Amino acid sequence: MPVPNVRQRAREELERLIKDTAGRHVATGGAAALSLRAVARELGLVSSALYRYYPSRDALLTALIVEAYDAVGAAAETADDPGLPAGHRWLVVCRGVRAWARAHPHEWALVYGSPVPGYAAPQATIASATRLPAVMASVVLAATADGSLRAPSRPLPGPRLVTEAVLAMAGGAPAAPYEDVLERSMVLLTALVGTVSYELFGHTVGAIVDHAAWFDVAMAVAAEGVGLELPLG
Amino acid sequence: MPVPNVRQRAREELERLIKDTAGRHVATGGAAALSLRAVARELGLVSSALYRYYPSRDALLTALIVEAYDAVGAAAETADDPGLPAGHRWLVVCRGVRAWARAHPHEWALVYGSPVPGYAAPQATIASATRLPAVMASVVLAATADGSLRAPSRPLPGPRLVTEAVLAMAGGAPAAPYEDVLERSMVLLTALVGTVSYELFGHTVGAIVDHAAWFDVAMAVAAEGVGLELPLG
DNA sequence: CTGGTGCGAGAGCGGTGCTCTCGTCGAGGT
DNA sequence: ACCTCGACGAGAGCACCGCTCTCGCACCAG
Repeated sequence: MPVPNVRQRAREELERLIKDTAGRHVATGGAAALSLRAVARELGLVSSALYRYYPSRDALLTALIVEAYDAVGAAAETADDPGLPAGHRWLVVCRGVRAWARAHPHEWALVYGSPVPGYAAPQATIASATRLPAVMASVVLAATADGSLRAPSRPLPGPRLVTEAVLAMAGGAPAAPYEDVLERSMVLLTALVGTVSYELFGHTVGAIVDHAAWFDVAMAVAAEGVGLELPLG
Repeated sequence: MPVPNVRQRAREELERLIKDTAGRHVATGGAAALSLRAVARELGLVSSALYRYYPSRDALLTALIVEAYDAVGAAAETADDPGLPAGHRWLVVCRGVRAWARAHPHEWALVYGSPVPGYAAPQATIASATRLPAVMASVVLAATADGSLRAPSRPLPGPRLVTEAVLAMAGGAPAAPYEDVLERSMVLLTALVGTVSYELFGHTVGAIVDHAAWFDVAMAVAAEGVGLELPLG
């Protein structure tokens, strides 16, 4: 039979419908504006019915968080163009992420803003959360492979600072002269999300006149420290 | 008379008491855990009485936000030591800010996390919010004054990207070879708050093993792009 | 055909922010 | 010294929230 379990299909359908409706509410008013009762009302349901599908408001929010992580990861992946030089690649990735964030500010806040009160990221989110770091690693590794990454003028002293998991994702410890490239390139990530958040959360109002141009500059300046040369102007 | 208006003094006293109590609640459970009723209960008042002092929950939250801005600014100022070389100065400032943030994570989220739903920073906050940027500017200007700031290898093309207000705070347009120092040094700021938030909001779990050491590295790498040399190791 | 179960409705609990009204009490002006 | 007026806290109440529990209905599997 082409319909092995009609019940389950209907369930998944409604589950997705609830998530989509909740997503639209969050996109409009932010996480604080997500109300199970309002979602239920819009769906012609009573609030208690939603608990058949999501055990709590936080569970629904978590589903939206995973979706947002995936969306920003996807934005980075589609913006990326492996044919470009590494510096150019990273700039277009950064621009892609910023564009997505500006189009979906509340979803951005969901993942990179203050975490919800007692929230601890469940295992399920890490796969989606690592898509953006994976793009970054891919760009940096390409730059080390073709030698376009400038070697650090001052190699970092001391032991490794990243976990085995990061080392594994990078395919083992980098060779000279790039031994510290993993530690350094984390800065690309923090500069990207930090700069986007800084702008999105309103900390640049009254200080920056051309946000798009300044964003490019910020990415270029940050990348300079890790040895990646971004195109300017 | 030393007591010109007893009424007003009592009012200010209670106003401060309310704010302090609310601050303790936020410090414990975050902004979402701030409940006017709970504050009133703890003070032996009924909830409606609080509205004599703060017109809304958001107003109370705004008062706490201003306080938090001031606290992080004060942390930066006390950590600063104008006698040190500029690179060293900025590192200790960064460490001071990070230490404050780790001691007051919810207050940090209040100012640098996702802004509250419809919140627009009132004028009253900007004086407090600019204390940290002012410290940064002081360090960078010192570095340009004594020439310890490395001149940019690739000067930024195009027009100014910062507002007149920033220009005024820096005491006018910087002279060669530091014409673009204001645009570049904004990266110090975004790297600082971005890195602290990245760690505080849990995005480094599973990726970084020694957060304190990595923070120093991140600050050094970011500063390298603006021409400031931070001590390592 | 029948039994079980997944489902939605409804009532309800304790909590929230906020408003309005109503005594009271004290400080300031006469 | 008195009186008035305004600030104040209490209390009730409104509309909303997340979440729980119970109860019928309907549908699917056996």
